[in-house]
Amino acid sequence: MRDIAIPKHFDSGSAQDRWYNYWEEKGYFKGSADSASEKYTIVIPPPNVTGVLTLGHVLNNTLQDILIRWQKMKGKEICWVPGTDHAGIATQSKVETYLKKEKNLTRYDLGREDFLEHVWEWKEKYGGRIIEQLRKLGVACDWERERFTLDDGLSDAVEDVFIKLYKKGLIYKGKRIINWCPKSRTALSDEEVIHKEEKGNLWHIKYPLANGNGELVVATTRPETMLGDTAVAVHPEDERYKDFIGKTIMLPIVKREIPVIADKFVDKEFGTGAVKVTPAHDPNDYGMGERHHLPMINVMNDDGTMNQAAGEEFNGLDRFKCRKILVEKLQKQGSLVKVEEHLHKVGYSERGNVPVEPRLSDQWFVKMKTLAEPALKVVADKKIKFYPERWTKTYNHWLENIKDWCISRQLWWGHRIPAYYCSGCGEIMVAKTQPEKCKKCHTKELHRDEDVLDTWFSSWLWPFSVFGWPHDNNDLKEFYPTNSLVTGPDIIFFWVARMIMAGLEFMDEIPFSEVYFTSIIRDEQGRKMSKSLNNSPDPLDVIDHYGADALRFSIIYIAPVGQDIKYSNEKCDIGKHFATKIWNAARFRLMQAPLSENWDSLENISTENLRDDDIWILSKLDKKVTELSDALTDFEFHKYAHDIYEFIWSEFCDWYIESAKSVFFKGSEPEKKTVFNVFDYAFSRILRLLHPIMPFLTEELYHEMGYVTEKDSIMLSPWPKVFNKKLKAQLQITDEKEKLVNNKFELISAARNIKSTYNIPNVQKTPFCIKPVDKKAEEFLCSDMSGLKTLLNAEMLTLIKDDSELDGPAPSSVSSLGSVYLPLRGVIDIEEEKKKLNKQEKELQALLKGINAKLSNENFVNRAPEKVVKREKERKIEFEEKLKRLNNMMNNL
RNA sequence: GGGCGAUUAGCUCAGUUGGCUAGAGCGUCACGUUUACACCGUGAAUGUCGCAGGUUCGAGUCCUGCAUCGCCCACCA
Repeated sequence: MRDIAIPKHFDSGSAQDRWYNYWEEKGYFKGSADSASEKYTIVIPPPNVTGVLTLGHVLNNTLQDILIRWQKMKGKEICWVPGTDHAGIATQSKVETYLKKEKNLTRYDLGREDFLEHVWEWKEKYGGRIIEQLRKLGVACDWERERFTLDDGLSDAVEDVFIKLYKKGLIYKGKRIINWCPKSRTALSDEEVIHKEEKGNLWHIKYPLANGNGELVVATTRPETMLGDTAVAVHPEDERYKDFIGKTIMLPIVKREIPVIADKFVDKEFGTGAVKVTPAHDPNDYGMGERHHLPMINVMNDDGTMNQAAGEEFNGLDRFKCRKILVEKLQKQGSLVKVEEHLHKVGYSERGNVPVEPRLSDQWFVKMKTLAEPALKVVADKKIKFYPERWTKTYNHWLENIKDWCISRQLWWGHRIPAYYCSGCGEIMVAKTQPEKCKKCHTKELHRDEDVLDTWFSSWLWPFSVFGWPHDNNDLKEFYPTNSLVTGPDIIFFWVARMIMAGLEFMDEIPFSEVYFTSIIRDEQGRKMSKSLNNSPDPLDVIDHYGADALRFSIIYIAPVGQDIKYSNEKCDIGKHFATKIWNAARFRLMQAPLSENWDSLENISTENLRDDDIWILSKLDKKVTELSDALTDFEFHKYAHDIYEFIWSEFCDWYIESAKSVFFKGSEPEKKTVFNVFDYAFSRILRLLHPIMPFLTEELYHEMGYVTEKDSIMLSPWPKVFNKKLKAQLQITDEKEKLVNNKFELISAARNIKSTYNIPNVQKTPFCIKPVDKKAEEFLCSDMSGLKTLLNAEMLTLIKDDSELDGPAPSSVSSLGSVYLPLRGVIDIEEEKKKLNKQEKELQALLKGINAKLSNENFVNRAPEKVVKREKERKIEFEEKLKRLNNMMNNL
């Protein structure tokens, strides 16, 4: 054995920084448009610039990195564009909170310019954090291409798109009911509203007729909005209220006369069947307001307090405080009929976490219908494929029922809307730069729209804006459309669908052809990771403790297919132990001898020294190359991780290395040379197959082993290919050979089982006898007695033809290739032996019973595929034969 | 109210177009520091595949219904 100084464990900490810097310095992450190779492009889902790395990012970016590294090894010119998102509301509120806390200032105290300066400062200070953290994970992003959604180039794209859509009539400004967040004081899109089920009340309020002859009772969940009521609606066919239609109501408290209208929207069954109508504060009421030309009275300020229109008494009160006082007042004056408990859904602002207020307001919108149609078509036509496919249903449903997109936000942090208003005549002008004068009345007094655009209005352009669009260039030509998008299903509407629409509208081409939707990471109890629960581990701590490779591997290994992941740090042991296992396999190999000269080829291998076990591992490897490539092609990352784990641990380490030991320790030089060659070849391929998921470990070992050539990184080595027919024939790889070796291993397990039954330590060498089942088995076993002896840890191994050659009864077991005996005098425990053989007999009998039932069933024999029937017949013969041997053994006891 | 998903060994999950003797990791039990690895090895135990029907020669896999859990969407005040 060679005396070499390799530690027993992989030092992930030192390897990570070392290799990451190495790759970056060498420029291996860079994607060049000039390359002649086929391009493979991914754009990162840009994390919020203020964010910190979470396990969600770890999963998402590991998946992208697997794809990128795999494609690079397959010879593609890769380009993975990283970047961050300015995240309008999130960032602005973060900085506002900070300013309030540290300096007791609001954004209004500072004014727009000063405030934005503070946000930029904040961004410079903390914005790079998540990017730095991503590097620790080992991701192969082309950092020179890093983009930020508020960069000049991207802002340029945003303005361009706004102007284009405006000119096309797809962007318009209008007064609509929108979702208003009273905390952030901005409009929101429908998607930014989260509906939560809550226990509320249904207040029944008496509304008297103005003429004093009767009253209607209305039911409402938001009594404070009655201050803005401009009608009461009933169903036109509601017999109870027929006579009320057309009359007027005297609105309580407010003392305003409002009409009773008939509208089919009203559900006769719900509440009292009479609905108060507040067009300025409810989307449905707004609809009725339009249909019946009702006045629309906005009774609230932008911060959720009541305004003057609500009446002097309520002016300035918070909406919920107002509700309370108003209800008390109604009760006092006898207008409150009853209060019912009522379970209903309340819309909350995603960021502000307060109930949103439907509010009539002047906003900018994008007409979505025409954009949606082509987006539906490309997915229906499978030009874009979703994985898992079921998400197409969600996607279709949203696009088929799409509503106009409210894109203006009353914030300061974001892309300012490129619209200018004439102070004289109010004319709207949409342009990149401020026009000289009003195009209508020619006054020179113009002012720019104060609002900014929804953050997603820049993100939806991401796949082409990052490459310099709207300016024509080579990057855009070469890298767009991109290939795969990896993202969470929670942003199908926000981002994925909109990117598809934008790609088709502005580039006339799909933005990507495959979308992989990741799982959501939860804690062990299945709860969402959240700050308040403090159940969200910091990935950097995990990397410190287990290593980036271990984290990457484990998270993919435990991720169920299309389901949520239940994560706990301890699960990273899987990856860490796996890394150690591989590390020691390499260490063991280097302890034997230096690397084979011709490790990279099998063409010149001496076939006469090639053992069946060598052929076996090459055959397994060959199949694994196909399996793993297929798994990655189909985005079956979980399968990829499990398959390679199984292959390396069970097949390569447990069987092949153990088998190779007989040659390593006792073989002749030519024999050793051949086995080293096979080992080195196979191990180099193993490292390559593993590289996408464990980049640091594989790079380290690639160098340790000496696999590097002029190509000085595993990143540059090719993804393994399957053997061609000629090589397969030369290496004598056949399914039959593979099966024979499998059966040999089965026999070895049976032998070990005997030892274990008698509590003989595995380390203790014992004699074994094998009675081969036939001539062929005998020849096969004879071909490598030394290897067999090693695997059995046998002190002596004899092939026998008949039980009489044994010195009395011996513990035994049957296997496909033959019967195994442990001929140790005095060891046998007849009762124990009977028990064991009995159990085996019962199992076989049960199996045979099933098989016989099938084979004696005419329907089965006639209707089942020939292949299946044939197999059953073979199994029948095999089991009957085994059973016979077993019975013999029992008789001989 | 619609839609989607889940239900398989103590736990976390695999099980392709129906052909299985239902698997893996962790955990459990027994034996063991063998000359890669105790972050290891060898062996073992453990399942009415949520429930009820149906189709089929054959169902964990397909169909119908039900139950429980989870998610998404929807204007019932």
